[in-house]
Amino acid sequence: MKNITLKEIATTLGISITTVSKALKDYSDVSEKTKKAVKELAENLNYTPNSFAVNLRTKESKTIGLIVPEVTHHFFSNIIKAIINAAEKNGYLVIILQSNESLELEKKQVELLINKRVDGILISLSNDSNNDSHIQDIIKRNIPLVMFDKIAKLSNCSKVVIDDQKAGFDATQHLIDKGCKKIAHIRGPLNPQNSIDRYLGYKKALEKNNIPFNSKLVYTCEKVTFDEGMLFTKQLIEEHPDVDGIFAITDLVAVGAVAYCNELKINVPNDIKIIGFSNWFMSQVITPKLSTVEQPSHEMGIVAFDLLLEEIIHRREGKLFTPKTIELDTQLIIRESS
Amino acid sequence: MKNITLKEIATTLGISITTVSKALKDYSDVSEKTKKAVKELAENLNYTPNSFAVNLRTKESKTIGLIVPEVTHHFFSNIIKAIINAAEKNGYLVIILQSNESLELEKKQVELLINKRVDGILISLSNDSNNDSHIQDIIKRNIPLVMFDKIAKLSNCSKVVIDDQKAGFDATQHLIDKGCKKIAHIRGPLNPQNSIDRYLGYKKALEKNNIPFNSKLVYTCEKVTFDEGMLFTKQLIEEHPDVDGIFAITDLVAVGAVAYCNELKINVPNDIKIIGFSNWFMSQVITPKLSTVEQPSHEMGIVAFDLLLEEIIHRREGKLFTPKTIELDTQLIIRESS
DNA sequence: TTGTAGGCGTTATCAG
DNA sequence: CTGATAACGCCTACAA
Repeated sequence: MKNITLKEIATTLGISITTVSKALKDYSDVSEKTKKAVKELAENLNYTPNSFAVNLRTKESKTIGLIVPEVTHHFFSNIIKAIINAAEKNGYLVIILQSNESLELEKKQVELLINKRVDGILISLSNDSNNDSHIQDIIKRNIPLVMFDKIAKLSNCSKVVIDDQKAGFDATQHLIDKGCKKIAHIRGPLNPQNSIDRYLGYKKALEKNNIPFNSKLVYTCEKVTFDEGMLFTKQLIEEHPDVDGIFAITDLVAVGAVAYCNELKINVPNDIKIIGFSNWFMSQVITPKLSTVEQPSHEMGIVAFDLLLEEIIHRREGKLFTPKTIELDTQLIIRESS
Repeated sequence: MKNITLKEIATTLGISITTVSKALKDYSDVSEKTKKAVKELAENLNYTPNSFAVNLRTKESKTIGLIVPEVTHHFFSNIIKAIINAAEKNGYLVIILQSNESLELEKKQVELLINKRVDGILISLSNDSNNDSHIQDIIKRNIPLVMFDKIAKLSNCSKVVIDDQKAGFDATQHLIDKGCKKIAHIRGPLNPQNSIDRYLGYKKALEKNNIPFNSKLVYTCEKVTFDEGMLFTKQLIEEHPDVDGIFAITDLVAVGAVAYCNELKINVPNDIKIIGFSNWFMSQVITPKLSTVEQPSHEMGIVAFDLLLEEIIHRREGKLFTPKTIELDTQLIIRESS
């Protein structure tokens, strides 16, 4: 099957390419008669404009890039889903790339997207991303950019986040309200802002309730995995048998903690109360069901895309655009583990 | 930051665009001296070719499209991950779209990808896809196409699958080996090939072991969800209290079955043995841990991409390409639920 | 109301 | 070894 071009329509109709082009776009200066003829033929021949040519002409590809640390994480796959849908509704397609939590890869992906000349970029940073020269690159080139969830505070671009500190505070406060006196925190890596903030929220809650902070009770994940959840819970129980509460950086880790307790017949929540973060699907199907913090992934995806679109449109119209930061609400979900 | 073009390099160096273009591509008929000068300047100016122009010229976008029913399902997000990585290694980017299990949406997505002129399409069909006019569309236009996992047997394109019938047989045989006498099957929708095949495998295993097949013991999911897993298990236990084994179309449904049994204090595996399909991550963190069938998602993604690439290359070189079907091995994973 | 001409940035052909 | 020229397919001032 051959690809139809404006030229072919023009020649078979015996008119000029220009007129065909205009007719298809309903320009007012084309007669109804020719419009009708052109549209009919285009329809019959199954004409679709060659997007390569359109891209070159308009300098737009109607494509955006999306970089996440890890496609398979429930939180991110939910966001991806929301973004793809929002984009499609607005006539955009989405190229997805993953950094695998590696700064080096992340830089490469950014470069790929820049070279691809996408109309905008959505990114959630890897845990490794302490250096943001690649982010500056995007900004310098005037490519619309929105960061979400895992952001760099100082970058001059739009951001969509939750209040991780407040959420961490709420989770810890909940454990305290339930009677916990000695609460451990399995935190995320040292670098990412959200792992810092959740940690700070944890600390603040202890402080506010006059519970002494003990840095020995804070365990730091490197990979933020199920296995680390199990491992640190083992360590923590061996080193501090009287711990009665655990706040984990994310559900995957919390589920590891629950699994370890189940294995050792340590009763959750009676002996130890556990709360996670993110409300992954699996947290409601394990026993006991995991208490957690709901992160609005769907909404985050939509808001991030909307912000990006706003910037794309502003830029296209030559207006200046001031980056915005939008903070979304989180919510405690109390189930059986606390 | 302005975008650098060949023209600018040419004028600042006082040579022709042609020479610059050739120099950058290491054509043998350019002197080392000019090559060096050109490359240095290009490097300094941060030149990257305008992909829109390259696309137009070469009629290739180095981009492929990927359509899955549901991004958030563990099996698919694993495949997506594998495909993105394989594609990137080979210089391709991936546009991802989801059909949400709707044929109508699937057709629209296919159209979007065709209009985008991607170099190839990877697709896993929605449960609704009984009609394949959109697939024929892809084939008619000579766009390289590979179907994976959820395929249409009759379509004339490459395919990557597992032997669902054998896997269904193995799962059922396992339950029989463990002593089950009355085994129910919670199957998938009537239309998709893999749900048909798993069902046939179930039937065959019963037959081979002289267990009478009873159509009343087969429950059919519409949405293939956790909730349906719970619901059908409830029904099935009420209607057939002596059922001692359940083979579920997928882990999500099996996890629902386990959850219902847990709720009713029905002991799994003592009272009822349950086996799922796909080996989702969650199946190893629930209690009891779920027995299941490992589907090689990572490998499937890689093989699917490789097949697509092979077809792209063949086509580009004008050779003819005969579609292939590759069947991947599955593996029983026996845990605590059976 | 219709058409001509030029250009988007690159690559390929062919002549010098 | 280098460069002029055309072409990819579309869009848009500007003429007619």
